[in-house]
Amino acid sequence: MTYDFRKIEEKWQKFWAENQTFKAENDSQKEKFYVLDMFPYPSGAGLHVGHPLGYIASDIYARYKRHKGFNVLHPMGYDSFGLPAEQYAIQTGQHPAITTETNISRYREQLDKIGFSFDWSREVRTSDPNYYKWTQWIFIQLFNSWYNKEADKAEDISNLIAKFEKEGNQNVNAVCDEEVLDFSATEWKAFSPKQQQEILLKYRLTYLAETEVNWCPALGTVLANDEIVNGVSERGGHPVIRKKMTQWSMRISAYAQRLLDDLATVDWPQPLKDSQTNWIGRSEGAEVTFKVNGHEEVIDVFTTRPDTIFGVSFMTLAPEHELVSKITTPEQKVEVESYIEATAKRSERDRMADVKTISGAFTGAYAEHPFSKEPIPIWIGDYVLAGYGTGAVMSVPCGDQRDHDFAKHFNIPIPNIFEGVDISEEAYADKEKTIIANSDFLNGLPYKKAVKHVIYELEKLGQGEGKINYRLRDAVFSRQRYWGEPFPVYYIDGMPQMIDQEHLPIVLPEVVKYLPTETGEPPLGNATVWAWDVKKSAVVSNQLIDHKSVFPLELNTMPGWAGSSYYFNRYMDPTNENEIFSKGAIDYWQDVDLYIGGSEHATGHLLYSRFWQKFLFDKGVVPKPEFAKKLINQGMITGTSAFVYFVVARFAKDKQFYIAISKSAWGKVDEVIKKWRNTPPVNEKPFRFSVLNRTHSNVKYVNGSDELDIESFRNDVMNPEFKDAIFIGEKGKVIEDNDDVYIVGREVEKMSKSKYNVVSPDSICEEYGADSLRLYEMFLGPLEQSKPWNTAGISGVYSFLKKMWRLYHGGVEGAFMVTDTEPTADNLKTLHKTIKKVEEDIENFSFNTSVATFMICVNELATQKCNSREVLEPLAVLVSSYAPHIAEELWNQLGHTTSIATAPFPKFDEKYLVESSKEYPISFNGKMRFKIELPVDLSKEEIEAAVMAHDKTQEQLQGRTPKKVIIVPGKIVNIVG
RNA sequence: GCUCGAGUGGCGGAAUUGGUAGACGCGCUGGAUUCAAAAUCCAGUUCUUCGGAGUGUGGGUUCGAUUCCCACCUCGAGUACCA
Repeated sequence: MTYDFRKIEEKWQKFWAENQTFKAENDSQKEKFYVLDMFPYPSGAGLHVGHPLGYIASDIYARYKRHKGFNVLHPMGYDSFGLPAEQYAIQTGQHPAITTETNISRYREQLDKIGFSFDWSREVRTSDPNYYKWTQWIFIQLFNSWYNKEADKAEDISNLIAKFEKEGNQNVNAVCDEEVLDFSATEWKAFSPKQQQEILLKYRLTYLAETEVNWCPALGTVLANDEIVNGVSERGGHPVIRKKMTQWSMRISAYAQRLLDDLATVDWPQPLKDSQTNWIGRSEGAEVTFKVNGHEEVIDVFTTRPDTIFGVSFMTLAPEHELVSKITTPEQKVEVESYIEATAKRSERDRMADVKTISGAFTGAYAEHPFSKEPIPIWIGDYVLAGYGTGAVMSVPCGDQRDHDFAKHFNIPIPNIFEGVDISEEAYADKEKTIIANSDFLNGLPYKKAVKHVIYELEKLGQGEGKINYRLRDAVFSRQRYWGEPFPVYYIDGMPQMIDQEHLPIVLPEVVKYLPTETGEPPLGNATVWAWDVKKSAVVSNQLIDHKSVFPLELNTMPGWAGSSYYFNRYMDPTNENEIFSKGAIDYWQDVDLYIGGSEHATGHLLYSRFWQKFLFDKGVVPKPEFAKKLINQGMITGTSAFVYFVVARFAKDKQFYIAISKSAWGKVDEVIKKWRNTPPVNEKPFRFSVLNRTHSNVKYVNGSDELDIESFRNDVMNPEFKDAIFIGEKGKVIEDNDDVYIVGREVEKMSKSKYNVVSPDSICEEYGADSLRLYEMFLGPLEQSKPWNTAGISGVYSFLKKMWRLYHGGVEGAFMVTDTEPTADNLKTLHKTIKKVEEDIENFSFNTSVATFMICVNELATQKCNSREVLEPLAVLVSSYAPHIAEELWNQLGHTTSIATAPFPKFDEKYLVESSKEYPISFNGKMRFKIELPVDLSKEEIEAAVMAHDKTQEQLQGRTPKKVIIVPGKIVNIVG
């Protein structure tokens, strides 16, 4: 009986599916463990070997935890709304739901072949109405909530209304829009219902507001900040411009501080925490109010260096600042307006690419220094960003390099307010060593004291206060797309109304085309049945809209991150129709214990999910403020591209001929050309040769020794020019009848179709089996590191599996043979050191080293000719997390009728590892020179005596007397001198 | 520019608290088996002037450093006028 992986894998995959082996129960007495993979988007391209890396690691961990007696939740589903299916729909007219369905089937097929222990009964899809019902539900909860800073949590909007009715808004400490005016209880009651709604929108956690958004004309939609990379769209790389639009937004800024603080409570990778910290961008400082000479209006600035207030020599406003037009003097009007026009034309990308050019314009207006009362010129400059802080800065050229550059460029004075510092060439930004000078009451103070003092003085004047600013902006939540969750929102008199929860889901309507309408409305504007009848509580035809009982529905859809921000909770009770999940389910499963996925989600998915989790926590829906205790970012698997090097011989009459040159001859191209010129293998003489060039070869034509399968390469339709090419082999001669080999060049590159280095898991499963694939992916290196894929190496783990199979099949003609003979001491030692190492490795997520441990174990047991059940049975369990199919088969042959999945993990016993002697490494000055075998129970003195008496010691010393002998019993002997 | 992370044979990588550097595998070399090939098995495989040297470079701490400290170099990832 040989190791027939195809038969075995098919058999057990079928068994697991039929027996629902990995179904997790919500009412188990066992302790829970929740292992989660990041939600995949089912793309049409299918999986390459890089994709399942994290899934394999999490699967090993999930299977291990089952062996350890846990009730494991290990689900999988699809983030199935998204742009590619919609773009395809625009091009072909095929409904995105169909494209999505096809892609999911393909995806599922690929996943199934790898033998994952997913509980497929819990599968969710974000585009399924039964799922997005709850996405809409959460949206409504957010709409009906406001953020109470006093309690530091989200509360129901009814609380806020009650407060307004009782005492107006003066004493309300909420996170809300900037421009909310104060009103009393009487005034509140006097407002019209519409006015009241407008005010409440400024407090709600999701709100409708005209905001400046990132508009991507090519995609026809707005994008969130994290969807823009280097000033262009993340998907497609299209330009993005700033535009004012009425959009739904999420008040994530309310949670900025908590999102920052709670990072300390989760076991996530430091780089990921760093990038979230960075993205939230907390800075401490002060807001200072400057009066403007001759105007009612004031300019608020945010600064982290209020201690440098006496160094202010000008102010700079963002060109978009609303005060610019009001304060600009008639004389400066032309200059300022032309500057604003010029900056508005520059795209985000231009502005980012070109940060060195200094530009600006003087408004002609002056502000008044809060203390010295001196006039300060007010400039505008595009180095000040409208979206950060107040969009205005107090410019301190001696302490800030950008202000310094600006001042120098426009010949603005640069007063020095630092003791003993030269600021003629560049600004001095060091905080710690700063002593303030030329600053009235701040003279002689160090940074920290000066900050405290100046804030105190500003507060006394009523012109400033200490403030904490965040870079994190509220997240735009509307997308002008078709393939996303519809909002459960209709409009009465322009004011948004929520549809009652009991009528959810509001199902995405059918449209005839997926593009924006001719009037520029989002694709849902094409829907003909898209109006809300409040009497019938149903979606009805647009023709019935009368603004009395039938109203228009929202035309935007939700962004990609809506459905993925809570899916980990929905898995706990995915088919519940009455609740997002039952109390019992969430109380049992609580949160994710291990989350594995890519680092590209650092500032998108992982920040939004934390935000929604905290909101649901505030509302008492979930019991934990963080959804994932531990998170691991798996590294990327890169491809190992193969290159064929060649020169082109050109003839008259536009004819040319390709000559491929093997690796050893790259340096000798001239010789090749010379030889070829003199004795061309074709009838004509070439007149010109190209330089040495190279082209990608498909990696499947290259074997483990980097030899090219020339015939296959010749016949590949991708490179017809090589059809009749000649190949010069390693010996420097033209290859004929396989008398030589052609060696390709290799280079590590990103795995991509265009580089012909994509390897699919299916082809690996077909050739070596899923168990080999799983082992090899782990064997490549540490999970978190990026590493290159090279299929050639897989033969190592494949022969390991065959060897392991033979260990259980030592009978006649490979018949199964495991005996009940007593294991030897060596057998047990091998087994127990393997148990110890594998357990430690899995706990440390060091999966690569346990594969090596398995190999050592099987090699040793094979040498020992071990076929004892007492050893081979626990070995099958050890291996089963990594290579589950072969383990199940062996387990079955060992006589078990139930799955190995819940077999207890073997127990490690120290006693089998106890040795009676130790082979001591003997070092001289720290360098190991030889080893001697000594009993372990020798004292230091006895060891020293034995070592010094040894011939080799004397040989090394050559008559010298050692200065010192270091002895660490059980470890090492080091002789110094 | 800033912030992180990483540099070990031909290649992927190992060395868990400072204690035998190069485990395990690929590739390579030689051999066995075979009519032959595949498969399998055995031996060797960091460099070396055979004294030794050696974990990116230079220094330091230590009896002893891939591991700790300082400076530098290279590569990778993230971020970018954040006041």
